[in-house]
Amino acid sequence: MVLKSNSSNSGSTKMPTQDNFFEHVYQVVKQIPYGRVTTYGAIAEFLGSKGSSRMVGWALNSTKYNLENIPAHRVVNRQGLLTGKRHFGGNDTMKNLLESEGIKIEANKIVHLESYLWNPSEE
DNA sequence: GAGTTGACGACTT
DNA sequence: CAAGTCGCCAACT
Repeated sequence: MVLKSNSSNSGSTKMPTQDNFFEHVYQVVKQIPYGRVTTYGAIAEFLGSKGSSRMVGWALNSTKYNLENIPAHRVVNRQGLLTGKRHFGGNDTMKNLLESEGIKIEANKIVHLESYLWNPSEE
């Protein structure tokens, strides 16, 4: 799961103090300012796992299980494509949210992504 | 412990 | 220009 499977508790050895990776991603995403977006790659790089943007997407996936104020809709891929929209129910929820923030979307893609791009280090 | 999956990214065919 | 392939790294089965 994404949901914690019990059984596993290994008992020990490592208890995650708190899922670092995920928590880290959450915090970064939560800090994305209104009207701004960021990319998986940027976050991955910021986390130090540069190149493993997949992990970011993975972490984001848990986002919905965590239900928090995580604006996952502000995270898009390198092309500014709303790849994650399918995880929002397959509707245009994501697009709507972004547009309501003043971001222009065209063909499920952010227009002038560079203009909206936000750097985690700016946080 | 090994194999599959994944909201990506960049390169190659 | 579109589709396929490899690479990253961590979690899940």
